[in-house]
Amino acid sequence: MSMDEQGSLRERLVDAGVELVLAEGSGAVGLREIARRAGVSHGAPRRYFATHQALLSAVARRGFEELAGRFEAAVAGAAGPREKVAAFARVYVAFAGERRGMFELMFRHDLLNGDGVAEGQPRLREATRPLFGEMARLVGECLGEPARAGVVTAALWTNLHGLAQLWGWGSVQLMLGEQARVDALLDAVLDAHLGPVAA
Amino acid sequence: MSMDEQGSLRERLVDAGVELVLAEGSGAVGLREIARRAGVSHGAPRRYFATHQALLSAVARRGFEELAGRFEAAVAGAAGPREKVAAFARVYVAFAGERRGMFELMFRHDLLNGDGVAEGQPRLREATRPLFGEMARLVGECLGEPARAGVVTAALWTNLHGLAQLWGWGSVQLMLGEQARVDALLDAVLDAHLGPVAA
DNA sequence: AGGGCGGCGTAGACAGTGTCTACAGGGGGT
DNA sequence: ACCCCCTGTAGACACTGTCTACGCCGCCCT
Repeated sequence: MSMDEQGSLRERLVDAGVELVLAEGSGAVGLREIARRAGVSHGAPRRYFATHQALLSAVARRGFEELAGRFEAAVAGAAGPREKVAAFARVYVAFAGERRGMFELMFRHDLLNGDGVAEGQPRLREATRPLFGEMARLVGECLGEPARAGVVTAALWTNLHGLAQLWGWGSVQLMLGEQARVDALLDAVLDAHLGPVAA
Repeated sequence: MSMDEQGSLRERLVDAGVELVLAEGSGAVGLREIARRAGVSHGAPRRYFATHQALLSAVARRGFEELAGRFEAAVAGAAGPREKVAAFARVYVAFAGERRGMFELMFRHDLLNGDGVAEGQPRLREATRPLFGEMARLVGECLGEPARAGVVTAALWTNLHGLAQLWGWGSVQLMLGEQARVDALLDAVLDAHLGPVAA
């Protein structure tokens, strides 16, 4: 269990997968292609990942980690709870826009429904749970009535997810016209779920 | 250009694809597997579909047609504009729940970004456009102010899409607990975008 | 009726994939 | 010094989507 100066091959494989999915999209992350980019033979990944899904899960986990980091930074830099939630929302759709391939991979449940990674790690499906909890807390502060925080947060969360996805595909632009602005839509979403800002 | 009593092979291939995606999920719709189910050799589909993507697009189009039919029936059976929009919404998440594999396929843009079907057909990406227009009209009636109908409809649409997707994967249940009810969440979504029912 | 012909489906080849298995090389511990 | 285990290599296997060459059958034309 020694790490050479290049980092263990396990990490290098995940690195290569991340690079690949960022550069070429979620359809290009083949097992052999990752191995090629990491400079090893196609059988090498099998020492560390039992299956292709497991490797992809590790790649997707990196995506969730980056997303969580962005959330943390954005929330820390915002003033009130309402602004924090807004920052949260902006980070979500910005991430989906910038890291399109990674975002796709992160929600391709058919590709990563295995446990995905070594025994100690939490299951990938639960990676966003603490984020949801944090957001529910903030939403509760915004609403005043914490009883409804759960459903409102879920409604807002699903809205952000759908907006990020459909916007990234250009479907919203197709419906609203090319001059549509995502910021305006995002504000409308926030107002709908949290009430207008003046409230 | 004669059709035997079994229907042309083109249709039989799409039928087989639909059956397959409904029965086995969106990951099982291989070109050869479809051909196998249709009882022809693996090269036969190539006469009618230039590529695998084209065949999948035709399969997905069937999904959009069924969805449009469900919309039509539900909207026709509802009373006021608000009830019509609610019926619309219920149909969307119900479809995603019942026809999970088809729903996945319909939004796997990487699998079906080709034109997909013969020359006369409209592009698949625009299949939902008339539905959006119809919904925007209804939303305008609900709101009174038709100026905001576009953004509100887009916000609601994306919310339905995200809810359908995340609910179908069980992500919402993971966040809210297993006793969460999708109907309650759906009502909250409608209230958020259209205002409470009493208004 | 007989002869071509054109469309339809078959069958094989090809490159590529994920998974599995057998094997070589090297370092550390006894 | 020896042995063993760990790590990575290399080949096989079944499978995929695409492409090409080839038969077959029914139709139209003379």
